[in-house]
Amino acid sequence: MSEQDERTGYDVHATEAKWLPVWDQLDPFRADDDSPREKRYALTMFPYPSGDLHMGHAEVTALHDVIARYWWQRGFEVMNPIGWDSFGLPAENAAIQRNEHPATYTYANIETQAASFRKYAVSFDWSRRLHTSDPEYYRWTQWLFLQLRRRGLAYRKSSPVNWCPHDQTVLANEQVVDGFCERCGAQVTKRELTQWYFKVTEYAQRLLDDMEDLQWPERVLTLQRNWIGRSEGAHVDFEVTTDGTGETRKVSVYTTRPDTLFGATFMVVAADAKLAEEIVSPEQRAAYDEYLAQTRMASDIDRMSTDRPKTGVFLGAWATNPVNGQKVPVWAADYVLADYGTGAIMAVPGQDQRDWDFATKFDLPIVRTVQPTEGFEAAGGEAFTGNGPAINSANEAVSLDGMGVDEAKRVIIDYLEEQGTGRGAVNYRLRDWLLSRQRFWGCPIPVIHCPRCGEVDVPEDQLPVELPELKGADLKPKGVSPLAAAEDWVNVECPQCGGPAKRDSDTMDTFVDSSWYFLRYCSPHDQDQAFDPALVREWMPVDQYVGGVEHAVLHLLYSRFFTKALFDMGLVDFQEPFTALLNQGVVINQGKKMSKSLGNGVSLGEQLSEFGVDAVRLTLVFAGPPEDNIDWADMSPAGSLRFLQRAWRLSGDVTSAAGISPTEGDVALRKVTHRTLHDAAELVESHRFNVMVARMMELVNATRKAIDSGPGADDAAVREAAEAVAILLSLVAPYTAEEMWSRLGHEPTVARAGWPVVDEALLVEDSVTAVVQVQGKLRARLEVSPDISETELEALAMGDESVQRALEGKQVRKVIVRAPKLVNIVAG
RNA sequence: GCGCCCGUAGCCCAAUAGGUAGAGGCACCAGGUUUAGGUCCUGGCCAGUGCGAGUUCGAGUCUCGCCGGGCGUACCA
Repeated sequence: MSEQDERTGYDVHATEAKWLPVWDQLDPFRADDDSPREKRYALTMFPYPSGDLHMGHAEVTALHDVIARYWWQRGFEVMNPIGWDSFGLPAENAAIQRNEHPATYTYANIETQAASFRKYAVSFDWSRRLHTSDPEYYRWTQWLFLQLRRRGLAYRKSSPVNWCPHDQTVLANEQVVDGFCERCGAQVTKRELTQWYFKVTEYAQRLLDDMEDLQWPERVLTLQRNWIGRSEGAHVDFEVTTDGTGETRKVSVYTTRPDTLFGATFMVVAADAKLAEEIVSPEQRAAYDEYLAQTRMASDIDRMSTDRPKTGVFLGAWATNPVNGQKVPVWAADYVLADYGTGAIMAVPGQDQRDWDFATKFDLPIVRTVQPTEGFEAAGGEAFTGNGPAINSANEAVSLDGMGVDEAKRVIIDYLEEQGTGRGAVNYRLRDWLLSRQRFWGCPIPVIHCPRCGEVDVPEDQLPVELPELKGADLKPKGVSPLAAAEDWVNVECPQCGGPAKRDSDTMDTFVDSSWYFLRYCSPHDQDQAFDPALVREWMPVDQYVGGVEHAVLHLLYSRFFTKALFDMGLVDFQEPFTALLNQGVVINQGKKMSKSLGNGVSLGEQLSEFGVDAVRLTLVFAGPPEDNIDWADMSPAGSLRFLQRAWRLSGDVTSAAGISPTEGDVALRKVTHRTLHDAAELVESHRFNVMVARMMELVNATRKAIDSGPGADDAAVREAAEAVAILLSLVAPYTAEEMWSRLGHEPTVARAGWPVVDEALLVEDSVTAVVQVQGKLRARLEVSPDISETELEALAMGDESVQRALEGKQVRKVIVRAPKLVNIVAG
């Protein structure tokens, strides 16, 4: 016992040691599939097993646990599962360093974190625990991959991909941040490789449309919308001829401004697109090759700087504008992207600033097709991107002149469709999900490559394809992936023809593992299927998902894609996995993100041993709105501990017997208790946990006062209040709550005691304060009945002495009455 | 550059449909309890809501423009 504890009598660490084994015995949070109660699914993003838990884990689970524990108290059957996202690179790198198997590091960390979660007293259902690196789990990841492949949603193609030279693996677009590897920070380069993809793009529109019904932060929805990047426009076909070859071919461009087609004075093809290579003239080839080499050398960083001058090279080819027959030059440039739209654009310098810059640099013609606003050019305006009447936009068959942008778009698309030279089109920024990884510690791709039969699925009865036992140096990438080098493993018989064949030696992106774990939780021990459809129907979709905003586009988009694909297969009966989402903020210190280099890290373990689990949890919940960042330097866990001690002392002061009827108790205190219970419920449901804690503190203060200078410790209302405090506290500070509950003469566990029934009669106020304003200035306060009528209140206000004084010599012009709270008199 | 969010006491934060700016806490000060410090109890100090306009009987809340901070995005045609 520390000194402080001796004085207060409350020993947090002894309390922790006392109740942990009791709870283990009671197992109060095991979700019963057969329960008749209404079911709720509370999910927190499962952790990656690197080291022990840190402040971030402490925050997200403390917040999430308020909701889960509240639901239990409200009588729901709650599923709040926990597992580990346990494949991934850090384990592999650690294994290479320590010359051991990645599983050693992974499962040791999992045990450490599990023990910490247990002590941290999160209301997890431990019976559903899963690890994505267990063969029992990844067997079904592989099975799902095969289902997607069967529906054409998983396919292999060759294309230039993001390659991380440090991690020696490809990356998804989503994992490249500003040209650097999201994981290790190395500069990402491009490589032409044949890789597996999931066809996310096929779901682009549905992923967009179904966001309507999600109770998600607007921020996340916006991020996903931008990521999907839908735009409307048209494909326009140009005939392209190449000098010196006599060859002619059709080239389509995508544009969102088909109305400006008459102003297309040149065409630009992405320098690294195959098309550029194909149409360049013999004469220009050398110049093009040099430009391409130059482009490839420029890093993504250089390419992304905003005010970089335009570069490009003439391809020696000419395109015919389908609406005016004009022959315009075709250039290659790096400001056009090979993998967006068709990799080629029609350039309209009059209406697009990038094209304007390019045109002025290379002295290409500029034709305006939208009349700029008055004074635009005088003010130095270049490309005019605003709305205005079309000009210079007519041929013998069609004229856009005079039309606004929207009308002109419609008319020109109709015309192009009639002529067969173009069509309206929708385009997305979203690309397919590249899921192959050239690393070891991941889920093997269950496909066999046979020289005779091609890509052959591993038969379902041979799943899982387990990882071979490699460790240490075997895992180092040596040009080929570690699996490709494992000869015994990679060489197999073709399941179709029996001939010699090779396993696919890549593993899956770990985001595949986490795209369906929420389904597995519903039947985590099922040996015969990925998930039990009946149980999934019981529990899914997730009612409340809590996690970091860093997954706004990766994990959340992929999980939505998986769910929709499974819906289309008839395997689930809902299209969105997560009904509501809460993004907690980040725990920072002294205004900055915690980091080793800054030396401002705060150790969760140290905080827990200094202040105890409950005080740390309370501090995190009370700090502010859950989505705000918490600066630990501004927090006072010592203050939280003092509050817990105050609450705890109430339980020792109560002298009435357990079970006593509260109806005879002090009405004033009873009103505070019932009002607090009523409001606390609303506050938890609207995620204003910090305010809920403040209300709880008020109740503790009121109860203290009732004991010391009110009706006294034996009053029934005091017991009622103390018990309410224990139940409210059970959402945030489970140990203190349990100890209080016990001292109040009850059996564990308070976590399942149930939310007290709120007596509506006690929520009614006898009187309220009405304010009277004259000219908006406060002149009087009146104690009135809450159901006073407007006329009554007005009369009362007008009769008030200080109001009369304020009105002296003035004419009352208007009286605004909002019974029972306010009267505002306008006079003059 | 573009888009979104946020600016309330020394600090963290409250303020249901626009209606008394302050619920809760931290820090600080005073009194009581205490051998003393701390704890505990009681009380107190502290802003007119970043700045400027507008709408309104009434604006922290709505609108516009600045200033400051944060997040996202980056040649997507």
